[in-house]
Amino acid sequence: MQKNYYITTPIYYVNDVPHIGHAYTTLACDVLARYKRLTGYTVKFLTGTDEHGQKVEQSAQKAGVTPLEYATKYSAHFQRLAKTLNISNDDFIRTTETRHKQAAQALWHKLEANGFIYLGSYAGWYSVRDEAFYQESELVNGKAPSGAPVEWVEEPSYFFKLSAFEQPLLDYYAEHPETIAPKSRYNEVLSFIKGGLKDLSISRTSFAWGIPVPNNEKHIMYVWLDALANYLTAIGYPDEQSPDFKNFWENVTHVVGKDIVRFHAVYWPAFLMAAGLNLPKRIYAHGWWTNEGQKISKSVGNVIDPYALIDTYGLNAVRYFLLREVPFGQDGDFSHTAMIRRINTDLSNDLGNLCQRVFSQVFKNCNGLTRPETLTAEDTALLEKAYALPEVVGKELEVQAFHKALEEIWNVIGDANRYVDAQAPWALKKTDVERMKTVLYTLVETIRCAGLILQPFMPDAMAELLDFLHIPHDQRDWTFVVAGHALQTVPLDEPKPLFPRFVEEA
RNA sequence: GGCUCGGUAGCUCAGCGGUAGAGCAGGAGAAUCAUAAUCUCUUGGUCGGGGGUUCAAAUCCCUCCCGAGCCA
Repeated sequence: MQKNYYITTPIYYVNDVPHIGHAYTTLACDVLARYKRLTGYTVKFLTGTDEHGQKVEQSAQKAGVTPLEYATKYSAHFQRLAKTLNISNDDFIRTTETRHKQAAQALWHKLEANGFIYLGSYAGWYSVRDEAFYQESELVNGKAPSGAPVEWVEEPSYFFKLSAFEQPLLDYYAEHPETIAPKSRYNEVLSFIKGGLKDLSISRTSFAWGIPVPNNEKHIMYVWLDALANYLTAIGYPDEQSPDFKNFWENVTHVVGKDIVRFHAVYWPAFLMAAGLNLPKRIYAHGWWTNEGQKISKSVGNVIDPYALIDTYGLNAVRYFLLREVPFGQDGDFSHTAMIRRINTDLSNDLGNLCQRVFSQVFKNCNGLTRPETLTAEDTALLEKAYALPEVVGKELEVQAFHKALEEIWNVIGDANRYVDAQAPWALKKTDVERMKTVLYTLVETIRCAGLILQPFMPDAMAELLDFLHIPHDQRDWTFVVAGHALQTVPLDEPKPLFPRFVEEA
C-alpha cells in the first residue's frame, strides 16, 4: 500500500524579508519531509508566500510599484531562502497564482452552497498592520494592544458561521487530542473554543488587493480565508478526485509558529468542516527564538538574518543547532557561545573526530575492509544500537521531537567513541590484526548507519560522508540501516575532517 | 480578572509515589588512533516557600510567592 505524507509550512507574508523564524519553520518541515521520504513515503512538501492584503497594497503604493510587482520581489526572497537552506520542497505556491484564485473561490462557493456564509455588516476598529479588528474596550490609548494604529471601519461584510462549529470542534478535538501539539497549545485552543465562537467577518470592501468574492466583486476575501486555502490549492482543489488530492489530504501536517495557532486550529478546521473535508492530522506550533537572551524585534534591530548565520557557521551547523538546541514547541535562545559549543562539542569532537580517528586507522592499516567472520558481544552490542536507530529516531520524529531524535543518535556516537577506547585498535595493530579489522569494521558500519539516519538533518554533510564511504545512492534510505549492506571494499581516500572546529578570530 | 503551563546542580533540562538524574560548564586522572579530539572518575542541589495526605512525596492535595502563555 502506498504511504503518503503532506507537510506544509505557513505561507509567508511578503511584507517582510526572511528572518530566523521563517528559516526555522521551513527547516523543521524539511527534516520531516526528508525523513518520510527515507522511510518509504510519497511526500508532498509545500511552502510559499501569502501575497494579498491591505498591507501589501499600501506598501506597494509607497514603493511606487504595483502590488504584484511588490509581492513578486518579496516572494523571490523566500524562494531564495529555501534554496540556501537546501530545502526539499516539492512546490512553492504564491497566492497570486491563477490556480490559487480558482481554488479559493471554489472553497468560498462550497461554504456558501453549504449555507455557512451570509451577508451582514461590520463595524469596528481595524488595524491594517495587524490585519485584525478590535473592540472599543480592547484599545489602549486609542491604539491596538499591539501598538498599531487603528481606524474606524464600517462596511458591509460577508460572515462565516463560525459559531455553528463550536461544538463540532470541541467534539472533534476531544476525540483527536493529538491533532494539536504541543499539549500547551492544545489546551489554549480548547479554552479559546470553550470561550465561545462568534461568526467571522470574511470579506472587505475597503481595499482591492485580494481575491474577489465570487458573484460580488466589490468584496475581497478575508486574507486568512484566502491564505489558508493554499493548502488545498497545491494538491489540486477543487478537484477532489485528483490523485494528489486523494493521496495527500488524508494525511496532512501543518507546521506553524505559535502566533498563528488560532487560525490553523480553529478557523481552518471550521472552514474544512463547512466544506465537507477532513481535518489535518497534525498541527504543530513551534516557539520563538530570542537573540542572546533578548526578545527579537525590528525596532530593537536585533533581527537574526538566516543568510548571515549560514555565512558565519555554515549550513550544516545551523540546521543542526536549530533543531538540537531547543525542544520543538518551546522558545529558545540563539547565542554565539551556544552555537560554538554545539559545533565544537557535538559535531567536531563527538561525530567529526569519531569519523576521523576511525577512517585514519582504516586508511593507514587495512584499507578495503570486508565483513568479519565473527563478532564479539561488544561488537554486536554497538551494532544493535546502530541498527535500532530507525525505530528509535523515527518514534521521536513522528511526534516532531527533533531534539530527542538527535539525542538518540548522539547516544550511539558516544557509545562508538567509548568502544574505540575500550577496544584500542591501535594496540591490536601490533597484537591481533584480524581483531583490529573487526573493530574498525564495526565502527565504520556504525558510522554508516548514523550517516544514513542523519541525512534529514544535515543532507549536505551526510552526502559527503556517505560518498566518502562509497555508499551507493540507491542504498541510502533507512531500510539499509541493517546488517549486510555495510562496507564497500573500495578503499577509502585519505580522510579529511568532516566538521572542522570553529575557531574564534582573534 | 479567568484559564493553562512552568519554578529540580553554575547553565539547559529529564524524572512526576519508593533511598536525587543527564548534557554542557568546573576539578582530577588515563590513553595517544584522532580535528589537543577521546575515555574514566569527580565537585555540585534542604527538587520556589509553607501546610497536608501516605509506611514512603520533586512526584498527590491545599495555599502563598515568582515567571510565561492564552483569553477577557
